[in-house]
Amino acid sequence: MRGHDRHAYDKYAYEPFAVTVDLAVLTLRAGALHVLLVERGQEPYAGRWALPGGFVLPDESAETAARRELAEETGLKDVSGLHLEQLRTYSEPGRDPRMRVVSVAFAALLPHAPEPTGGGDALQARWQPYEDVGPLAFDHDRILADAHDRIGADLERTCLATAFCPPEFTLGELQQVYETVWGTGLDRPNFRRKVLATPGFVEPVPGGARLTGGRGKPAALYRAGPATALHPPLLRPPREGRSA
Amino acid sequence: MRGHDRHAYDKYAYEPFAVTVDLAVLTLRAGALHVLLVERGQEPYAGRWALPGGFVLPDESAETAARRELAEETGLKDVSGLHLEQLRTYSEPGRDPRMRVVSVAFAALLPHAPEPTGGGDALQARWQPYEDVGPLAFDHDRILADAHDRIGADLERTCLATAFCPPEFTLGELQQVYETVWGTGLDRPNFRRKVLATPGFVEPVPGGARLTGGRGKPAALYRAGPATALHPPLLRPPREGRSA
DNA sequence: CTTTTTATAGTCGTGATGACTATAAAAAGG
DNA sequence: CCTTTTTATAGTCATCACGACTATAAAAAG
Repeated sequence: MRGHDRHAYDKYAYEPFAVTVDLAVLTLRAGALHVLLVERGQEPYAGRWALPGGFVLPDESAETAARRELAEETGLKDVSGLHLEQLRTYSEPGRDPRMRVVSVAFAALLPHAPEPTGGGDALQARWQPYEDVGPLAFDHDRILADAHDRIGADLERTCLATAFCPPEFTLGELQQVYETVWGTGLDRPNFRRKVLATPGFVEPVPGGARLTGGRGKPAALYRAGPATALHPPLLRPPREGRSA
Repeated sequence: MRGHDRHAYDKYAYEPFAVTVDLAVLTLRAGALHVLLVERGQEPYAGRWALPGGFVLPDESAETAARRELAEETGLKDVSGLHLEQLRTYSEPGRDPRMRVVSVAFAALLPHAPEPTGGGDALQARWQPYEDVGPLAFDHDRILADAHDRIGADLERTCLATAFCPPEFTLGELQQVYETVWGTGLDRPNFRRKVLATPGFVEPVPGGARLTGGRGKPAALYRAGPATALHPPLLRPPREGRSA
């Protein structure tokens, strides 16, 4: 042991850290995965795009701060039902050139994407296709990649996919969530069989089928069911590269 | 937006936070899961057991701090090869009664458990069976439960189990890892078939079988293979309760 | 030398899954 | 109005993974 108690926090005995949250806000627009980005107005990285985020206030937990930022950035009235997941914390000493900043990263999933409010001191805010995201400020490329990995893995084992869907959705829409996030195609009859065989994943809407929208046969509508986990998991097709 | 730039960190414009790491150090002793605990010597929670941990120093990342604490608490010379996994960050405003502390929690896995060095300002340090862990200081019960959940889930999809084993081990020892962490029994032939069918999970040691140790037929020795993920996963037997 | 204990090999049936075909019900386009 | 296109849904079939189980081998214990 060294000369300090492991849990005796002498205030300012050590250099204090700023604590922030960063949000990877994901949604589906026109069948493609999109990310909410803001353009920075100040140095460092002025003019570069970054993930939205901000300080954790003195009376907030990181989760509370993340939900507040999410509401501010998206302009949504009610974000209480949205899926918000803590990813991990980024604490490399050099990640912000000005001072020591520890950032707790979150992934948020939206069913439908309203245009971001933008404004404030950020120059602008917008949805950007995931594939087109260029180099971001700070270590936000890494955070975004980690978010994508996590969501993709969660789709296999949880009912998370419905968080990307509106309250009522077709199985085709649900399948598009999987295909878009994983970047693979799935066999439609097999996907259907698997989803319906998982108790509590989805449940049919009492009377309806959607007519006016699509071109083909109208699809039945479903709602998210009470289940949260998928047993057994819905595994994505194995990559061609060896698993080792 | 409110009256501050999301990423303009005016030093001390906001109340700074202390940042610590907490470690859930797990090992197997005599076929039971054990946790490394320290007894607190000071208020608050004086006399209560807690997870080891400590401050993140100004030039450290949380991972670096966690590895340093792990070396200090276990007395191990080389912790560079040990599995250390960031769990999540705990930031509830009231979790430390004295001041605002944000703690990044890690899970660490040890193959063999040396007696902890103890000493310092903690009254003592020791390995405690996971089942016997009483109420811990702060929110450490929650952290420990989260660590257990995470490790159990990781065993299904990764080659993590070998991190609990010495460099050379038998399939029986590997199976004990699964059974101990999951708290279930597994069929030995089936476990063997599954492990050996996963390419890169384990590979046989060139010439050997272990003789002197056990009572029955000597078992072949294996090493950890190059694989990190299990495809398909090694699922734990489903709980009797409904999956919904 | 028998019993006990553990490791390892193999069998069998069931269920999940991938690949595929077929049919139904709508819009689109002549 | 009829054909084509498009999407949803139903069903088939073979393979494979897995749980449950039996059998054999090789050591220690008595």
